[in-house]
Amino acid sequence: MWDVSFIPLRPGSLSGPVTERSDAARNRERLLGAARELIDECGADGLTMDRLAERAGVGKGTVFRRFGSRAGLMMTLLSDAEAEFQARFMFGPPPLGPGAPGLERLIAFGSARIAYVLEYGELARAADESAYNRFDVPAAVLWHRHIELLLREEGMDADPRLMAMALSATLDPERLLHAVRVHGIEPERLAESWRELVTRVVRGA
Amino acid sequence: MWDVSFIPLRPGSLSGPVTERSDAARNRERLLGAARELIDECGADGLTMDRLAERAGVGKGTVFRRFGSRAGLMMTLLSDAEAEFQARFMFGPPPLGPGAPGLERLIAFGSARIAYVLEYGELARAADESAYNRFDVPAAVLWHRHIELLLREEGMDADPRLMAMALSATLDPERLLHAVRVHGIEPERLAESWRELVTRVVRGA
DNA sequence: GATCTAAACGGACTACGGTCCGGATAATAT
DNA sequence: ATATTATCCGGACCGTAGTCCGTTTAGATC
Repeated sequence: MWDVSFIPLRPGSLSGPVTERSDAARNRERLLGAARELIDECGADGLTMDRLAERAGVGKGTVFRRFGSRAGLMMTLLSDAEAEFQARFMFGPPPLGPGAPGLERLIAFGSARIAYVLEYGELARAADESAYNRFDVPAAVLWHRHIELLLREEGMDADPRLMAMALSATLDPERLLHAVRVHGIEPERLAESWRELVTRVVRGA
Repeated sequence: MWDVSFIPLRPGSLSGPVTERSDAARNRERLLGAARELIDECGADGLTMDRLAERAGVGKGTVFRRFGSRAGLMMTLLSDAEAEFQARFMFGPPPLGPGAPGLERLIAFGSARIAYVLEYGELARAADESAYNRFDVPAAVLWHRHIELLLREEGMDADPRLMAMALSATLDPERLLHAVRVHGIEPERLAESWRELVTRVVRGA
């Protein structure tokens, strides 16, 4: 269902039948194209499922069969950027990727995440609007685990899982966007504050 | 509009005309009663504005004129508990209220807030479902300022406002409820983790 | 008590996300 | 080519939050 995961799923890799009917594939491409157009024109919040269906020239049912929900559509639209981000912090060069000390990687992770949210913020927020299990989406679980891993690496003695949860909360797209857009806080100050936060949390260990 | 604030507003104290028409007052009471009934019967998520209007025997427009939105209704329903909570951490006995060191008050604040969320969780979540300005509601601003104040009192040298924002994020009702209800984490562990977190943040100053 | 007016009322209406199912069609077997 | 079938398609339909505006009424004035 969710096209955002550790490594992006191509149709047929895991879910469902190995082949996709040609009309289905054609409609998926049409829908993704139309969605990008609409977001360019009206912003992510201006994209409604009805307008998307109309623009793509398909029925509304088709939209939902393809993406499951509005949030699912947004996740699909994010999946490329998301996969790239994941690759950077898991396999890329230090300090974000492996090779640097845990604390430095944590600091870099926060900065990168803040930049990511500021770039894809509207989409990320729309993708999070799912009622429940917003925190159990594969990508969110992966960030959480990553933070937890780095905390353990730094010898965190308090419950690393809950500490990672607390730190994750700080990077919530909705909060970050709100701080920047409503309160006019500069992104660099957010990154700086994150640095202070994780440094204290780790040092206190 | 919002009935949740520092000290609860009684009709006529600030907003609008000093007196409320008798039919308006009668309908407000009817609506609040019906809302509590419905929540008892169906849970907060089972309360819809249509059913509420029907149960209270008023038109739907009346519901929205009175409370502005579903979230506004939920806030009104929470306002008593909220006012009591506010009174406790601002004027009550230590360690939650004034008289204890900042760090102890911070720790107590987290515990109290966690208990509060677990008790009124559904309502709190429903009250937060407002699209925007969820973080600028008077009650949220007050918690934020309170945390910021305590951080300053402890000599926080990094930006106290942003640190308070980060700590607030940790206490978000949706996250706390999710941790408890979905992942089965015991509330005591949440409080313990909060204690670790704020201790490190303050000590690192 | 009659009059007046600002406030409140009610419910039809819109926009939206999401569901459902009878009909169409692409792939496959014959 | 034809038949079969699993999959897909479309758009009518539903429940919900929120808006609008013509009508009613409480309460003040005379």
